[in-house]
Amino acid sequence: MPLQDALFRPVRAGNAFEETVERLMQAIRLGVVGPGERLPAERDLATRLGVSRVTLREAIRSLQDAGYVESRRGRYGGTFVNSPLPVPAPDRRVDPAELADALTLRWAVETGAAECAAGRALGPVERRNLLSRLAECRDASVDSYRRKDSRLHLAIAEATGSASLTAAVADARTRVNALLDRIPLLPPNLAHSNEQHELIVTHIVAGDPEAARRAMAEHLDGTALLLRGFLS
Amino acid sequence: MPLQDALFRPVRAGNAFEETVERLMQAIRLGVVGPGERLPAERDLATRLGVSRVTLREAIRSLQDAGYVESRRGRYGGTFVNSPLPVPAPDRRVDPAELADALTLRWAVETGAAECAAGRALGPVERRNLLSRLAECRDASVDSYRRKDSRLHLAIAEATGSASLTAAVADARTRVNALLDRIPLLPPNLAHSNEQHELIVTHIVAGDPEAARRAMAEHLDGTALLLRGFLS
DNA sequence: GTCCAATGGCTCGCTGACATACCTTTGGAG
DNA sequence: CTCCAAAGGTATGTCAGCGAGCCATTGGAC
Repeated sequence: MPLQDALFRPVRAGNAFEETVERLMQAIRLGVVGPGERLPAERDLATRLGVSRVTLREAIRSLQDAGYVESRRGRYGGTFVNSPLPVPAPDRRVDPAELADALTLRWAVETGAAECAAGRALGPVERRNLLSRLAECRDASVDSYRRKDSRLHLAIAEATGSASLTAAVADARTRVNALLDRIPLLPPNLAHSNEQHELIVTHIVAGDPEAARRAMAEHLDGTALLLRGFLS
Repeated sequence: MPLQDALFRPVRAGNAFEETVERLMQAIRLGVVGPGERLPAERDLATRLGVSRVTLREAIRSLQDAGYVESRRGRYGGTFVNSPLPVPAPDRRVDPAELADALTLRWAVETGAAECAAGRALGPVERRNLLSRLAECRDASVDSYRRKDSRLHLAIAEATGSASLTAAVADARTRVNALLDRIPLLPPNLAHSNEQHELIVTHIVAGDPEAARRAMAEHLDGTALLLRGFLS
């Protein structure tokens, strides 16, 4: 019974160390903490992640070894994201079931988020956030595009006002990004993406839920098609 | 920055014991393992949940103490869900932010799931599953309604073919159900719910994504309104 | 020049959780 | 009637992860 598989799935995705590494990598790969920026202080971050400082430090240590961050001591020190970031060696093997699962999840949560965001009365902060993320995305280089793209999509999720939904979008994107890293990023796709972004944000700030949803669906279908084409 | 709050959320929702109890309760409260039915054997379940048998047994023990299950030894023994189930004492206090957050998440994932399910070519098994859940829901007593309702919604999520999305729907429903337990279940609402269920399933099996989504959105807005009315 | 607050770096004892092995009960197969 | 497979029940040694405290480094405030 597949329903029981979904409910009786593992309670832990790994040990505390591994999950902590995943979280930090997620923040870096999604561009939530960009190159040159500082992570929260260890004591603070450990509390937020619900993990001991020892465990957090082991995780940070492994990110240092992998070249993602550097730590400096002293007041105004901290752990900083490196620039440029190392490019991860992509594994070639893709499980088609994982691909379908990740794309379906992303499709559901992101179209839902877009429609939901468009249906709310946005505050000036949220509106500005959306527009500046959109602009950053338009101006992004090929190197930084995936991060800026993720930031825009996360800003849309944030505009729903639901932290859980934002987290769900972040997780879905992390999974899809891991797959996207295995296919080339072509300038024409990038331009097309930007047009669609523009459309989505326009509909959201205009408060047209149906249109926002449709635009987001089309956008996601585009990259889904690319992924399936390259990986199947 | 609320985005960082979403990403740097706790890596663990509690200790292994607590999370295991939550999972088992989820399966029981959502009716995935109904009254009189048997849970998977301890060794099997412990493996699936990624938890040691000792920890699982502590969790089961606490469910026994709370009156939710009973264990029998010997071949063809096992842990069985009690009938009738004890009714949990509801805490009165509801955090309005939690309410909004849970409802938004559920809205996004469930409308997405409905549309997605309608857009797929359903196999005969999935179709039959949907229809029989629908029938069970229609015939359900007031006592068992919430469970049958959850089963139907989970069947819709299952029909997307995505285990992750199914899990997301289960989690969202668990949170919302915990809130619904604090308000009365009135027969007129119940009848209305059943009409909407009929509509949703019809659109899904007919393969009309837009209509399925709209019907689901309306259905969810209905219970959301009820909740907000009673709890705010 | 001195001090100090904030940061990363380190150590140690304690506890929760785990893996493993074995025991006990039960009901059907033969 | 006997046996045995499958299930729950129990015991033990090991280790990851935690909390708490202290040390080392740094750069600004005074």
